[in-house]
Amino acid sequence: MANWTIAGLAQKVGVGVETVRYYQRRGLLPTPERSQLRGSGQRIRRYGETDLRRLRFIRSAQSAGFTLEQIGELLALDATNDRMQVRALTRERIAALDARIVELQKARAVLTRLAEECGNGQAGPCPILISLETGQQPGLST
Amino acid sequence: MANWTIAGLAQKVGVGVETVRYYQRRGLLPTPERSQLRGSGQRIRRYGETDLRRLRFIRSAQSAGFTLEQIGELLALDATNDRMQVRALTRERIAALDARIVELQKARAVLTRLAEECGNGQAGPCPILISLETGQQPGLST
DNA sequence: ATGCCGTCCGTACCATGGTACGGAGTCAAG
DNA sequence: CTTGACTCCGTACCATGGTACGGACGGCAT
Repeated sequence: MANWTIAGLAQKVGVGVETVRYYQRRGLLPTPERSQLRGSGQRIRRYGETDLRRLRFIRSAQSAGFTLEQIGELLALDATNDRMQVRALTRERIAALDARIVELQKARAVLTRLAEECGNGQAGPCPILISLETGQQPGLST
Repeated sequence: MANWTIAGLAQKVGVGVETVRYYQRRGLLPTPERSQLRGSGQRIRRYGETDLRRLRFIRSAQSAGFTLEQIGELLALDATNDRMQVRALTRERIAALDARIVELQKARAVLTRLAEECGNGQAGPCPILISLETGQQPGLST
């Protein structure tokens, strides 16, 4: 239990070894001490439950649309008592998610219409340009 | 009507001039001929309604999560009678949108819970790591 | 003791979607 | 006929989130 190599850790979360190392470089994951069992020096890092949790957290927060930089802030805040700040960041992100969800739903409706119009009538090209002309702006975050 | 400079066109759609030029380079927008009125040579390009529609289409499709490369395909298909292909791409994208929407909704629920847990009890840090531990993978598209 | 696989590390490279910059030409107003 | 704003063009640079590469070393199996 709780004593993986970097590859084991990465595999548990479904990312690549290089990705874990990248997060370490970004300061999102600690680089554990090389366990130097004296007598027969072992020079490989070992990872435990807290590393796993942290890594999972990063992926989870990414799926919520936080950037790695914001995730770094959250992790810093986790050691802190600044509930205000945490709630502020969270509310901000929820608002952004709501906006993005609405946008994706609109986009979905547009595509559905296109698929229908493309299905009716068998002659000529689908009215792609016409169907998708909605004047939307692309999402700026997530 | 329908006789803008590049800046006018860009402004109509809310993008920068450089962005329009970037799309031209990518082959998503045509680079109109420099209108060379003979007698007094004018060497500036002019844009019309079809350029505007095309540009709006690009932004719209981006908001639906198509990459610029895929948008290029769609535009190529627009000149074509290949309704099958159009419907295939569209259905694919709708499925991806559905997946992404679900993912964002999950993320939203998680964040909402975090905000609540962070609101209750005034001592100590918010349980950020714990609250967001859901094992999600980040979205791979859109 | 010899491979071979995995770790560790720095550095380089990648895709995506732009943004910035510098120089030259053009156009309309003053 | 000069000034200032804008166009055109190529090339360079940027942020984000990785991925790849090569060399040195560790550890285990044969």
